[in-house]
Amino acid sequence: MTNDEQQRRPEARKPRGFPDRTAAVIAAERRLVDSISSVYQRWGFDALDTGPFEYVDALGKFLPDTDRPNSGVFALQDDDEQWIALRYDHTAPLARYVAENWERIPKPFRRYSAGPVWRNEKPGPFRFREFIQCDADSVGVAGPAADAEMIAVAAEAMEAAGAARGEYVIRVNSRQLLDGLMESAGVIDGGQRGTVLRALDKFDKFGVEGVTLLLGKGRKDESGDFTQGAGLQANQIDVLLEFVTARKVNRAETIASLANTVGMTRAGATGVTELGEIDAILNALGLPEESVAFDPSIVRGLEYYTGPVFEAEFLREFRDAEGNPMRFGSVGGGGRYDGLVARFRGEPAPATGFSVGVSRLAAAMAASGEEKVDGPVLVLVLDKDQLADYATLASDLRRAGVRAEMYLGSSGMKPQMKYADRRNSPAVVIVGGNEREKGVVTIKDLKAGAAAAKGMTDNDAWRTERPGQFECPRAEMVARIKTIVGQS
RNA sequence: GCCGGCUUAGCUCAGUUGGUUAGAGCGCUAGAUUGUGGAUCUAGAGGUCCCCGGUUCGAGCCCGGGAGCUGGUACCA
Repeated sequence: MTNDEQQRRPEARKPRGFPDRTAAVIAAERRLVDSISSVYQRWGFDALDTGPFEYVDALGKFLPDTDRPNSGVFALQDDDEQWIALRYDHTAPLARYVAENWERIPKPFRRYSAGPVWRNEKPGPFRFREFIQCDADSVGVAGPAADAEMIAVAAEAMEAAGAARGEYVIRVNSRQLLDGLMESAGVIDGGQRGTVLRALDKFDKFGVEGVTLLLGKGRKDESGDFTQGAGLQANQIDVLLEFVTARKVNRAETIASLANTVGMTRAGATGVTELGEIDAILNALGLPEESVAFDPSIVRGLEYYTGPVFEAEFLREFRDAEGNPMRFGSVGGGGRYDGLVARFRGEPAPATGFSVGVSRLAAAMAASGEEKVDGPVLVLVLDKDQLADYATLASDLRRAGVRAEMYLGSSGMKPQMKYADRRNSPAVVIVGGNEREKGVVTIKDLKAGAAAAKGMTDNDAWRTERPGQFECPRAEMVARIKTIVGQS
């Protein structure tokens, strides 16, 4: 190795926010995508895949900015010099598809989509730059019935993802209510409204105290950095805080309380009526208060929502290998976006949708050990001149549907056992001279063996007792292995 | 983007006022055991002290710049 070659040797590293995904994560992702997709399918949504790239102007406000073309999204210039970008969600591509195929598709148009989306943002724990979303939307239906249905679908999707009743909650709010709120608080300036909404959205994070600061002069964070506030008067802040904390024990009472706060404005009254109708349908669908709550502190992203908005949270506590609880934000969200298709077509096309962030959940499940992946049954190779026989044994297992592999390395028996241990194999098949003579195989149940050996401290006893190990006739091997791996 | 912290073995970290050959635990490899994954014991391998420059007789340690990681915050359509 010359100096020059050493200098050119690349460093083995990968860009942050794009984690390598292990077998356990992939298994969790597949299971979540499958089960959530089948909920969408059952509710009458059709699958649609629009591919990863869109023209940048179709995605939204990201016009080609020659200084920072990649802020927020991953964009590049096609060979015709036009800017294209990886989708950052499934909703914008859907709006483009609907507008492009308007004359050909049935209305209402209902489709679901599952696949990766990309965001060029600062990654963090459970925040990736590539992640999988499972999305369902219906286009062409105005009115709270469609929103209530979306909320019900969201609840069912959460249950399909493994959340029992009480382990998740869908929190619902309305942009109409928030519009009414801005009016009654006297927040008129567009820029200031944005600042106020963002501050309100932080209620769950910073509480009354922090939000008060953000609405007023501003707030200093733990590192000493200062966030400029909205600069509101105390009486304005009071109105806003009263609204945000207006959540009551159930939906009906929350509505009543909100009616008091913002019901006198036109937008507010519309929002109150809307939530009332949604509540009626949720009750008819049998969705209890513990699954769907009305929560005035839910805001969601600012840009395209126009009506009811909602957010799904998994309440179960996941702990990492050290036993520390892992915090991650919402795992899904959605709402009404009546303007998104109209952006392309000029005529109104109301729409509402919901999306689950699968990657975040899958990562938590894998990190908590909840999602485990077994290795294959390993057929040990003790006599090199019997490879054909070992290959047959492994093949017999596979033909019976058991994941199995013949050891292909060059090491002795002990390393083969270690290999099986590392692969998390449920069992190994051992055939040496003794077994061959007697026409039997030795099977070692590695999990039972490990359990049986837990109290053993003496290596001789461990070696002579061989916990979890037994002989059986070759003809019974497949059946015995199937019992061990839990297939019968 | 802004603010803070951190960077020494695969991992977690120690390293004295700036002084010879940079350490520990865990992990890894091998042996004790030629047919057995754990535990125990023994041995071994493993280092660009993040990078570049400066100060100094001498830098893992001091100074300047950069990069990366990480936490907070902002943004998140």
